[in-house]
Amino acid sequence: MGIAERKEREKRRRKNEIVNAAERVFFRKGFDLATMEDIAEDAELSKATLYLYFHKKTELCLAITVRSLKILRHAFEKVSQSQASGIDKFQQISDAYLQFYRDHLDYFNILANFRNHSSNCDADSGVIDEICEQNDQINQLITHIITRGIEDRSIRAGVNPDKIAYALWGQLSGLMPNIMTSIGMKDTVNRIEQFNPVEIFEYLYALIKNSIANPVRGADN
Amino acid sequence: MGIAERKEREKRRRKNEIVNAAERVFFRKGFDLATMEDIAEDAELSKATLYLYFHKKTELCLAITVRSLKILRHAFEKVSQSQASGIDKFQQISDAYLQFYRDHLDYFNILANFRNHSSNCDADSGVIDEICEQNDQINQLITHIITRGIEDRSIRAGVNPDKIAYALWGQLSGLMPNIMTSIGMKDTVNRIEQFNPVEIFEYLYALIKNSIANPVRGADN
Amino acid sequence: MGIAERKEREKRRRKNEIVNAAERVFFRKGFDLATMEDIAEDAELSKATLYLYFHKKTELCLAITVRSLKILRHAFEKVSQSQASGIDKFQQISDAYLQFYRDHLDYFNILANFRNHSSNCDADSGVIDEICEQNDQINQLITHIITRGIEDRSIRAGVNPDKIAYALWGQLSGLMPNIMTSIGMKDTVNRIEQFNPVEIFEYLYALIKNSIANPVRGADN
Amino acid sequence: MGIAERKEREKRRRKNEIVNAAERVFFRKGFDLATMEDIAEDAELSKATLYLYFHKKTELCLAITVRSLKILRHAFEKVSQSQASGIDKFQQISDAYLQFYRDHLDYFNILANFRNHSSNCDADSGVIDEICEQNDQINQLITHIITRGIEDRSIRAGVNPDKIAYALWGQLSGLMPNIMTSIGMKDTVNRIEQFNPVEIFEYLYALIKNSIANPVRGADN
DNA sequence: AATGAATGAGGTTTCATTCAT
DNA sequence: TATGAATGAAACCTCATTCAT
Repeated sequence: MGIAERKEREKRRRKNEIVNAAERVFFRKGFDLATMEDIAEDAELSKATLYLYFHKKTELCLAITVRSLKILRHAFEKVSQSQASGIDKFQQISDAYLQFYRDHLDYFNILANFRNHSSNCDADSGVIDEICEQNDQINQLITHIITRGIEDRSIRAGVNPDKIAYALWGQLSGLMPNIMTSIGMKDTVNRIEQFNPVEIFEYLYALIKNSIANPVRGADN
Repeated sequence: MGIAERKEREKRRRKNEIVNAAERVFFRKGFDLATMEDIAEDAELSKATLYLYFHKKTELCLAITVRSLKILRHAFEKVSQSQASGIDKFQQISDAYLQFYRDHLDYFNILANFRNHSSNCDADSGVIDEICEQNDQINQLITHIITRGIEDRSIRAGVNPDKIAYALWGQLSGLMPNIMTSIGMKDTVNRIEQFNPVEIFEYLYALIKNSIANPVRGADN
Repeated sequence: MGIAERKEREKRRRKNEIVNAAERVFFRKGFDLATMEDIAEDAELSKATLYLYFHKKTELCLAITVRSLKILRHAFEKVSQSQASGIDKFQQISDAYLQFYRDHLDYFNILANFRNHSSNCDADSGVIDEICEQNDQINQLITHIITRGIEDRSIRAGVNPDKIAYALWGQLSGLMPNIMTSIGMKDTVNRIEQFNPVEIFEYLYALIKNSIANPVRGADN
Repeated sequence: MGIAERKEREKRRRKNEIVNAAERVFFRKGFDLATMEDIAEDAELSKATLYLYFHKKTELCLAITVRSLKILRHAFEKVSQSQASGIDKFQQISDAYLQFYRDHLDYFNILANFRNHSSNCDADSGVIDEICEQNDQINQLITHIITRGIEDRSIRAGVNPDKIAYALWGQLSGLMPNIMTSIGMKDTVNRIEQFNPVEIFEYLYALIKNSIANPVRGADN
């Protein structure tokens, strides 16, 4: 069966190369302005060949979303494996997310626009499953961190780990882009000039942290 | 100059009717599947006439976004004018937003997808300005509520009203859609089934409220 | 009836102003690229008003053609009234035409493209009649000149004045533009660089003149 | 490389088929009234496919102009290769042109309207080059005929072949249409009814021929 | 008479996607 | 597997022309 394996391996590599090309093009021109033609050219393949590997333009976008989620998940995993207390890990999650925003703005944006593409995608297209998989794992990671935080008493006992995980993760992926959009709008009132998205984000996050931290251990504020 | 006024009024009405038609079509078929032809038919106008009032399909979408923001702003204004304490108004803002989500899901979704359309729109198209205007007013409303909350001592003195306003508003418009998306994904782990977006949203909101409430007055927690 | 007269006068003036505007625009942008909007703006009228005076864009073009023909006719009339011999007048006609080409290139071009517009014009639209009128008068002028030439023996007796008139006039208005077009094409063989339309035209004209001149009187050749 | 050749051949055939369709439609409805949709239907292709081969409606028109020129050139080539004397070939050129007018009125008209379409065409569209090529070859053919005529003494030595070629060719393509137009006008003076374009054309041509023929050999008239 | 608004019509362009080979 | 060609579908855009006031 060595041949079948090689075939499989090559197929995966080709698929990967196509996503690489799509990434370069999307990051350069944006999803809407990028054409399959552009991607085909960058991949040095014909347009039709792309369709052998991805049935829709949207799927290509989601393939990048998967990469995006993987990067984040790896970062969160590192946090999860550290020796810090639960509440500190909570803080580190926030930091990791901001780091992701700073280091991988393109991936960050792809993630922010995920909603628009997921709908237009064949339900049976593996990619969606992969995204769910990553999403779920991230949720579990956060849930786990909160649970451990309760166990090590750095987080209040009453906190619901599942809810927090969802809320946090939804927030991570939804809040920042929106703050950015909002701030991006030219404000008539210039008093806001002094803020940047990261600042706002950190501020809100501190509030939440404050609420879930165990006061016995003395959270900041 | 009564004639000019009447003309102006009729022009605005016509524009409004077109947005009505666009709304019906977008809400029925979704933005991508809706064609300008569809909208023209619904408005009982020719396609060319549409372009007389809106230069791009995107602009029509943004016109609906403006309506969406206005609905929200009106709801928030009502909250702002109530006699409640600042911290209660904070709660009411949250409630109003959820109400908006429940009563106007179509508008809610238009708002959630705003980012995708704003980019593809002529900068000088007026609509963008209107959106900024509404956005700014909402921010000011929230800022004002927080400021009053500090004055009436229902909110802690250290809270930064501007930051909170931004954070909250960014959260409102970004968090919910994301939670929904996240929850919408078929979870491999079915333990999460029990949640719905509203629940998660309220949970997170309570945490933030808890952090900004003045403990002297006795916040929950 | 003074009022009706004034009305009539004003109508004619307005019509004239519109043709002035059309002329400016056509001469600046060319017929196809010029829009009724452009002309209306230049005339400081509304598009709809233009249509009160001219039922078609084409009619505007033909109105300018009439002017063009009038200019030419005046030039030819001057020739006709001179004291020269018939064969010299023949030469002067040629010269006058070339002068028209040099002094009024815009009118010249309008004339050259006349064919394209005449077809698309309501048959009952006065303008066509005016054009025929001018065209006929020019033909008569030339016929008259040839006839006089035969009488004064400067032109051979066998020449058919009517045919010559037609041929000449058809040539005047058709040949030059075509020579220009032909010469305008980038020739692979550069031996032709040395010619210009006028030169070619004069050459051909001399040949014809030579053929109709009375050899008794001693034509060149 | 047989495959590439076949592809190339098929591409040319397809292009040709499209021009065939365009021809049928243009000749049936006229250029302005013909729509790209019409042509696509006639060619049993989609509109988009048309644009794959021809970037503008105008280009299609020019492609037919090329055919028109080729037909004329072939006729002129036959004349050029005959054993007749130069001056007789000159006559035959005239005859061939009139034959073209009678046999291919549609092509004749396309040629007459060439100027209107050439302007609105991308400079890099190849078609223009083809037209120039044909035009140039026709000029060379006529030049060659005149030159031979001088050599065989049937044409006067002083005649300038290049000038004559340009003049003649310009005349051929410009004069006839104009005579037709002029005659087409309903004349107030009915004495002209008796002429037809061909007659006029032949008359003028005889005059020119008379001027260039070598008198030694005995020109007519 | 004058005009702002409307519109029918079609050219132009661009793509995602499919098909035949 | 790979691809060149084809295509359906619309957005986009522009105009001459007409209509209602």
